[in-house]
Amino acid sequence: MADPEPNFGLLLFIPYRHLEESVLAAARGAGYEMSISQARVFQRIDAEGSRLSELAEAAQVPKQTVGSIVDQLELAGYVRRVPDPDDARARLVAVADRGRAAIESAAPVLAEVVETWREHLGDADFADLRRILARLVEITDLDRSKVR
Amino acid sequence: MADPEPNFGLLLFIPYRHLEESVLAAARGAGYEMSISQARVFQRIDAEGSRLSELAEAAQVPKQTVGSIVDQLELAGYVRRVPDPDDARARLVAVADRGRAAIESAAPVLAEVVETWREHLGDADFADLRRILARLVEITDLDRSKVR
DNA sequence: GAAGATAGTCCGAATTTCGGACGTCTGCAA
DNA sequence: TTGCAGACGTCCGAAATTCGGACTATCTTC
Repeated sequence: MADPEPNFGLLLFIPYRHLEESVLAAARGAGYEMSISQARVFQRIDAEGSRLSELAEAAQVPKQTVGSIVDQLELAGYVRRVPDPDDARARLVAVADRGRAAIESAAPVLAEVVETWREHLGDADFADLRRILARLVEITDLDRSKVR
Repeated sequence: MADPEPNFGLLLFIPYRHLEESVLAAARGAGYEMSISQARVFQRIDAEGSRLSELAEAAQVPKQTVGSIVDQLELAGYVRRVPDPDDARARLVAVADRGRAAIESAAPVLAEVVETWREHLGDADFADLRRILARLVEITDLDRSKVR
């Protein structure tokens, strides 16, 4: 850490945290309680379902930890564990109905925050930001298979 | 959370995490052990020292938690608590020698990672990214007084 | 079909987080 | 000046989180 002036780390983290907090607050306001750790795992779940170990690797957290978090998410009804058709050892963590409802409840706030960003930055910079970040993720994502 | 395709949250978080992990690994390799929570507080400490409550607000974490983390950082010799000349109730958390040494030990890796980014993105996009993020922080930083 | 790797889980201990309640000190108001 | 609301940080203790070790089931390979 450290890099006096414009600390690149914080430059990325501050907006992230802002967005995360807004979205989480919206979900909570709508009755969908969820902790930060839960949210960080939840947001990585693929539309077709993700394996526990994929989530663990992507989030850089041990399998046991993700397992425990998924337990909580499952208990709360946000996700479901379904057998993986390709591998009997594995199970896919999939977003359940209540999880989708939670996402939908927060969607307007998410859109609103992002819209605020677009207004503040202007269309050009906003589009650039998105594009450049997408390129940056190409080389910083540990679990590239998912993003590409 | 959620926003199918290019999830803005992850777009910001993935590179952040990558940088954080690289820097932390470098520090550890040089003998400066530090947990993620510790690092997240540590990186917010101002050059002139920061108050506990400032750190707490900036990092969006209760004072007690930051207090406990600062205890650890202090015990490890990374920071020092000094009286705040302006307010006898407060104390300033300042980076200590060993903390500066830790920063220096990781600096080359930090520079290297950022340089990798610059090479991958190209000078123009790299500069744009930095500039745009700096503008974004203007409206997403909860503790604006610090950054501006 | 035996050996080795991989998916996920169970167990339990260490660590971390943080609400509540306090003691101290400041700064404003009367 | 004195009084007092409010801000600064700390102590205490309970709850939650994290995650190493060890294990079973299953897949892969030779």
